[in-house]
Amino acid sequence: MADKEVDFVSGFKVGEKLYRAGTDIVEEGLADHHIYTLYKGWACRYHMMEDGRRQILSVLLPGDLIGLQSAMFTEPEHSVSALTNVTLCVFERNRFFELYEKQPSLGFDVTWIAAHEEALVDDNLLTVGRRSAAERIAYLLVSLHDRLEPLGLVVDDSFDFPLTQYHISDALGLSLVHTNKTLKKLMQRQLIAISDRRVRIGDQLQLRELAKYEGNKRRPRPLI
Amino acid sequence: MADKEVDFVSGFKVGEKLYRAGTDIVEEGLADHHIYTLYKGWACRYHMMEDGRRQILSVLLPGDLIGLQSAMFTEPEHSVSALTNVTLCVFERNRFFELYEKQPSLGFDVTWIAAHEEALVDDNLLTVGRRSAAERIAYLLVSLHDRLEPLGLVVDDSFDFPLTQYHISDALGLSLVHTNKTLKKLMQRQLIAISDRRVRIGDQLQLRELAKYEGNKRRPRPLI
DNA sequence: CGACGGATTGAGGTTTATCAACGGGTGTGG
DNA sequence: CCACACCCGTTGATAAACCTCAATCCGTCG
Repeated sequence: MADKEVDFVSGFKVGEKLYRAGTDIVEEGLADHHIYTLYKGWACRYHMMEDGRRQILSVLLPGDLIGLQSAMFTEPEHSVSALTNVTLCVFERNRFFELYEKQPSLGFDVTWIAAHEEALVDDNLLTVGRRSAAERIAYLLVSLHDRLEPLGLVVDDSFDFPLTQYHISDALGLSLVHTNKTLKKLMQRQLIAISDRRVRIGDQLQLRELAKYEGNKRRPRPLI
Repeated sequence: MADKEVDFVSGFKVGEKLYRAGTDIVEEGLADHHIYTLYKGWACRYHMMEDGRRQILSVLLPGDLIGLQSAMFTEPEHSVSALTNVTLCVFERNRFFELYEKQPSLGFDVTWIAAHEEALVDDNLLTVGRRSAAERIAYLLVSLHDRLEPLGLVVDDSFDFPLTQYHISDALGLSLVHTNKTLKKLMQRQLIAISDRRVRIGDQLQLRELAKYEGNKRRPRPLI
């Protein structure tokens, strides 16, 4: 990353912000004049229907951008919730437009990020639409594994896992009870072990095969 | 749109291209050096698993961009199939990067489009994850209605509808048989009528209510 | 005429959801 | 300190939604 770009991004940054686990960072329909970068912790984008049904759209990990949609539209169409205590880098939304003028290459990177986010949601849609319950869970864990690994957050096939079963079911379009029972079967088969907010993958190969995981598409990532 | 921008986009355009219904415009894994704009006709983005399961990720209508992901990544991670005969405007992918340098406002618009596309997929994910079969079908038709209307393609509550039941099931994560039976019930309830590759919505209010449709978020659209 | 894509239908089975209840841990107020 | 509420996980029973298999029908096209 060129110095000029680093300078620009730094000047762009307004500060940092903390949120506690369980609180909302972005609320659907509430205009927000900031854009965030998830510096530390986990979050998730979700949408809630009036009758209470909830769908988690994607899980956000360190390095991910929060609020791109709100930046482009007048108000966000989904909420973002902190899954753990979280620290964010805050940027001025209004100055976002400058970025395209003054640092076109960064503008390009932002588009790249948007396309990347969409690809993630595409994958989730495939999972929810066409995989069985066991496959969905396997897929979720494997894909998280592969996103966490380059961040150095996987040690010895295991990683922190702040999602409750309630979150898992809402991410995968399953009921809570069925999620629980399916999880249990996977644990009995020794494919995974979950305890204490931590996952250990017992058998990478089998789990990937079960998941029908295709994701070896490593994409070089622009830093912003 | 400023004249300069129009000029730029025009200079950028390489030509037009036709595809016949049923053919693939973009194939997953096959690098493509072009970006397209869907000028006329319908298409869909889809992903196919090795065992034949297919998920349609989104339906593309006139004005939509095709190949943004392939432009950002080295190869596309989904295919695009023409649902009708289709005419495309073709742009040079290599010159795509120029756009950010020379017309930053257009770069911004491209990001906007990417965010918009993602919002569409978000909606589909919610639908597939949390709506019942009947709700999914209702949602699909209502959302298509609202996307077609501003294009002037809705007349008297009815519009062309090139999707087969096979497509519907793959878009909604349902089996073909169940799709058929659910469709029939909706037709018997007079909520919709489908015949001859055309849909007529019999009762907008009831259909929207069934769909739990929330989408009155009209977004002003940049032209590119 | 036969082949094929698309729609349709019935039967039967599997997956997944819903309901209801319980257990363990944690925090909080009395 | 205890009682209570609450969150999270667990479990069994039952019901509903959805899937698969198998067949048929119709229209189009070669």
